[in-house]
Amino acid sequence: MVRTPTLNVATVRRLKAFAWATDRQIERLLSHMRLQYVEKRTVLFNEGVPSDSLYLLVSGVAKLSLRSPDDERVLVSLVAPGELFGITSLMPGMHRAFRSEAFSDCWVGAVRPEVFVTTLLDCPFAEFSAMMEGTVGRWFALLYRYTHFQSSSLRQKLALALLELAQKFGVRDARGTLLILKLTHEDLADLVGASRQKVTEHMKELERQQVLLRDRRRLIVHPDRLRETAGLPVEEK
Amino acid sequence: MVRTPTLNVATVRRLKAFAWATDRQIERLLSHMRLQYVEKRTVLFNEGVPSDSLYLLVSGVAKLSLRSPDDERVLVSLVAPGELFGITSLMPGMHRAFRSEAFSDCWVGAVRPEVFVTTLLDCPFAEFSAMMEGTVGRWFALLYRYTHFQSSSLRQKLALALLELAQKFGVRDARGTLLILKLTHEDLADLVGASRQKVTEHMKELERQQVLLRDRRRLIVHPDRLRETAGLPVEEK
DNA sequence: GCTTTTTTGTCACCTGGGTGACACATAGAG
DNA sequence: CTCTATGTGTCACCCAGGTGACAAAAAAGC
Repeated sequence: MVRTPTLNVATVRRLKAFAWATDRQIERLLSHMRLQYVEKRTVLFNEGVPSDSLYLLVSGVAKLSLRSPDDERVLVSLVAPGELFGITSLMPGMHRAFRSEAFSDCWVGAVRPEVFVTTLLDCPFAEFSAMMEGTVGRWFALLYRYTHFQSSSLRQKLALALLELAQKFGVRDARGTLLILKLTHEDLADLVGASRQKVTEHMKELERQQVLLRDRRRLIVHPDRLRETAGLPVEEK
Repeated sequence: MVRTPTLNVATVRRLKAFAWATDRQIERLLSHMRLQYVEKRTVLFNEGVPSDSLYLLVSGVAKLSLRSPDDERVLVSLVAPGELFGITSLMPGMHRAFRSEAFSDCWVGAVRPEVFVTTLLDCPFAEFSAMMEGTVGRWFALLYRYTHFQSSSLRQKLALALLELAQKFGVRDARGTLLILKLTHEDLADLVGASRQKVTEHMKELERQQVLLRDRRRLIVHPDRLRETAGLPVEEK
């Protein structure tokens, strides 16, 4: 049988979690925390599902991963005891970016993000959450792109990078989404970490396949087709 | 001559920045913002320097990059008008992770992070900042690793991944830093996005070079040498 | 202990993407 | 409108790392 660990202020301090918080705050937080045992290989949450809990790893090792286009698992990170994870729950309406599962048997504490924020920081959750989105939200998109790069071919990386650019710099146009910046193939190469020559080759290829077209030195892309060549689920509103 | 843009609530709204904030808050924030013109190719800040300002891109395109081991520039991201950047300044004592320079001529607004937080969120900067570090700080380390992966060889990626593991799971030991988890070569391969076979080869090689050693199925690494093989500056406290 | 399963080590072979080189196109600058 | 600099397109060649296959070694069951 597995012994349930005691979760009190001393334990939390030993884990070095919430080092900045006062004993009172931690006590309050703990009173709202549901402690659960997660057996090795069990999935705690899957990528894509709504994120409504924040987790504290109490013991064991947790694993964050994502599924690549060709259906392989990319191990994004291993979570150590004392770390918080599932932090997409701190941003409004965000879905899980990664799957989380127990890498070894774990004890995990779960709290509602609202409780977490209002207990440790004396400010309304909605405001904090909006702030997070406005500041670190973009970084998340970056992390998303880079983790997906891991297992992708150059063509897929290009598609991924162009998609991100389309979101940031795109304006709707009769022929697709027009990117309002002048990018050379060299810029793109730097962005995806490839050589200029190969980028040229793949861009030609993508033009041929009508995934994008060029008007002078401006790109017009077709997000759905990009998403397809990137190997992403074609959904997303 | 370049015309200075007017920066008022209407402009900010058009940029879709701080959408969640009230007009009053934005006004207050703007009164503390220094607007500056940055000419194409000019460096706004370099990686490694202390970060004491938060920036809002008003017009133009900014670029975030880092220098790879072999001294090439990796383009990490392009920043669009309306985006905040330089957000390491929101975490206590953090240094810039990337270099920022103007990709085209830009107008940039700078604020002190304390002003930013206390104006838009009614809570002390120190607390907010500690909270950020405790929650998103880890994600930053991830982003750091992944952006550095971009231009690295498998050996360097392995070193980088092992360094991160050493920080999270390492305990000091007579022979070096002992990782308190059992990792198979396959786990490592998933982590760096490589094949198991090549990981085995490189791990052998790293053992031979005394960068790490194995005691049963536990790894003992030598962080300084890892840092060296990863091509990182050997400094860091 | 013995057996089964999981990891590790090492091949030989293949391929995506890097490199250098060079012609052609395009765009600013005057 | 010409000149020069900067991008683009396309080679031929090379190499790091992927793949499959299989034996040896460690762990895990029993």
